[in-house]
Amino acid sequence: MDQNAKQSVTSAAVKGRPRNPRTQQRILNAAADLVLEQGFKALSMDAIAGRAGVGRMTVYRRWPNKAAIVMDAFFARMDPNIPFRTDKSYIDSIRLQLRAIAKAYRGKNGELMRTLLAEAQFDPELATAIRERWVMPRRKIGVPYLEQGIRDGFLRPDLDPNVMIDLLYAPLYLQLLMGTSTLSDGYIDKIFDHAMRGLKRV
Amino acid sequence: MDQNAKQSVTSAAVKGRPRNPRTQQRILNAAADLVLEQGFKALSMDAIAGRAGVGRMTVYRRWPNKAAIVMDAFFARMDPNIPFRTDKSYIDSIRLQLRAIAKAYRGKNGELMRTLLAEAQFDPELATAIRERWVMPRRKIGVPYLEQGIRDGFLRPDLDPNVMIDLLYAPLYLQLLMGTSTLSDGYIDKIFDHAMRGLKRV
DNA sequence: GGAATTCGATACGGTATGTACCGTATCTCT
DNA sequence: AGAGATACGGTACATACCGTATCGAATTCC
Repeated sequence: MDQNAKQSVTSAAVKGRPRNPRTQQRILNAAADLVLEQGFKALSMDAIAGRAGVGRMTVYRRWPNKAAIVMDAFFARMDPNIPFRTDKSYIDSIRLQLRAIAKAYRGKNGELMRTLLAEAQFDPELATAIRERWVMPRRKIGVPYLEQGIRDGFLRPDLDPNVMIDLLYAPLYLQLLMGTSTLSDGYIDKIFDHAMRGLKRV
Repeated sequence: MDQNAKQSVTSAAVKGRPRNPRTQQRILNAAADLVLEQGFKALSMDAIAGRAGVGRMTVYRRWPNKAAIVMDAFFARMDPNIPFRTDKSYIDSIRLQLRAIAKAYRGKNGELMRTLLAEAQFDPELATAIRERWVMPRRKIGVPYLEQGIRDGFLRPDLDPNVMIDLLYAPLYLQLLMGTSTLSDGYIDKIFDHAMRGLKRV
């Protein structure tokens, strides 16, 4: 967000009083804290401003609504790069990638993603933002990696990489949204093994 | 819901004026219509009552909030029984079951389920209701059916039925919540084939 | 010094919530 | 027939949050 970034890339040529550089982070921290303490329903622009020690207009000047704030707060916390490890076998590198995502979602980041996905069902712009800023960048890395695995003979040659990603990652999100369980490594391994070996008896 | 059902099972022994038997359905229809027309965010108890031609207190007397109404509206529309067909091969009966669910979710029922799942992230009671009234009853049918398939030699003997269900159905819900695609039969078949045959080259 | 912008603060109108009544209607029990 | 209980549509009320507007002060560029 932060659509008012009038700063030129080359130099700082803006007229008026500059924004306090710490305000951004103060607001994001306040929003994240409040969501995790009391849930998104109890979150209000008022409470965010109060917790951040900031006027309400200062918040509205930078974000259009609370969902956009939580979105940015998620990215401020979540490490966007969970790479495939190359020190293991190809197949195991996928398993470890799944485990890494699950581990990240097990804590507060999972709680934020849960909130964002839910709110996105009522907010098309947020849905688009999640797709463009989170889902698509991840696919852009995953698809070529799976295609490489196909070329190298680790995966079946007739598979669709995007469908593979759906199959492997969807249970993780389903557990996040509907699950009673805790996204344990054991669960992830089960999903992974079932998917890799296939369900049908050969 | 309808927690005030004071009616005895054997006979109608209640004192005061009985509830109008049509009001229930009028409210459910009004709520479903409004959600599908304008979305859950724009839905209000006031609007529901107005559309149903009913006082607002009449709504509050029967449901605690709008999510509970939409929940009941979903069940009033959705046929809870999508059985496994026995006129096909065992493996194909699973594929057809997946397709049937996808077909149901392709239209208005999917819209309602999407709304319910989203709101459930902010409402623990609704989350419990979805699990107990929708997810669990369905698992109770699916698990034994898959166990039978294992016994009959159609499925790998070392699989966990609950994990299989996650693997097969999670992509469907993920598409419902995050998807750009339309839950087409083609997509379902791809998920199904990938899961059945497995991803790893043998 | 003047214009522009940010800052914290406050006021405002609009909307939805949940509760409390009101007068009326309809049923059961005595 | 009468009393008690409950449902009905309607309205009023206090509360909360939203999004916008405006204020005076502060800070920066030209």
